[in-house]
Amino acid sequence: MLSKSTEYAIRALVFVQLRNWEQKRPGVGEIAKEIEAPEAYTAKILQTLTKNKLMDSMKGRGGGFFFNDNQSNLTLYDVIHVVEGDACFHKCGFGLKQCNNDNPCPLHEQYKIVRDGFFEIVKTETIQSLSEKIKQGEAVLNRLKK
Amino acid sequence: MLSKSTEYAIRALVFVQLRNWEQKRPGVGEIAKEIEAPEAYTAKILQTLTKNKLMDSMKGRGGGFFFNDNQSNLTLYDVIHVVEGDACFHKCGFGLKQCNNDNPCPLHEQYKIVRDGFFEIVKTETIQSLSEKIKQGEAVLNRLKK
DNA sequence: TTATAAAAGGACATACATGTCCTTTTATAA
DNA sequence: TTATAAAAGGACATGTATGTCCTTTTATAA
Ligand code: FES
Ligand code: FES
Repeated sequence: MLSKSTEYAIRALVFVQLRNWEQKRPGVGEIAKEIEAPEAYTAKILQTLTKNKLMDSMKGRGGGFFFNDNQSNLTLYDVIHVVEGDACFHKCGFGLKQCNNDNPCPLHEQYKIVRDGFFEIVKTETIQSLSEKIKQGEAVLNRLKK
Repeated sequence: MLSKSTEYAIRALVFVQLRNWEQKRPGVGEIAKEIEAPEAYTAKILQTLTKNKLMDSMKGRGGGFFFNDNQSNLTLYDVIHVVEGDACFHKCGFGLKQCNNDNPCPLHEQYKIVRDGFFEIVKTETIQSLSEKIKQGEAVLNRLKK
């Protein structure tokens, strides 16, 4: 399961992408409201994302968050990697110090399938692919009443 | 990903089963060493397990932990449920308040497959099935040098 | 040029998971 | 019956994730 911070990060990035497609650059307040996260905490997470170049920001009047062209294919894996690390894609599901094909724990064969399946998802899906589904009305960003 | 406490719990139960098959009832010290966990913390987890009837224990000289016949098909799900709850089998992978088939988040279709796959594993595999693999030498309980 | 609006950054606060220590209870062996 | 060994239980300690608040920096509009 992803950490709360990672979930906030992914939803924030998706919202920024949606607004960018409307030629807008949302600020912390607007983003926090839309992703249903505390504003100050959201600010911290956004800082992590810009510091790691997953998106850009402008300070000052009229500033906000946005993607430039280099960032237009950002996998969920990239986000997870920056926010919580990638331990969950390597860890032994049974809690052994390392996962090892040649000296497996009793869950290894089954667990590996699930773990690799999740890895495949986050390496395939991008902020842009998720945003596209929302734009098309095939999925939702939040559970706010409209 | 399972919590550390849940991992300890599962490994502890497996070790107790293995020792029970040898007509032994291990104590906290022996269990903690075998599962590579802190002894006092292991004691707490074992208390949770016995309080919830996942296994039995005897106090006093010659005491220790063991299964009685009612407990001989203990799914991993039962253990997870008692130790960390079952939120992870219901949660939205994108962080929405509830997962909902009819109003899905953009990860829903793919995530559900992985989440349900893991659920299937933990509902199918039992402490006894894992122990059996270790007994047969097909898998290991720990990474201690022998 | 100055006031303002916005992100960045640092310090602090809270909650929960993990881990430790000491006392109490209880079953058995001597 | 008493001493001992073992689990149970309560209180406390530490670490990490989550969350808050206030100050600093910086870009723009007036
Ligand atoms: S060794 Fe446990 S999952 Fe690979
Ligand atoms: S709504 Fe997000 S996983 Fe089902």
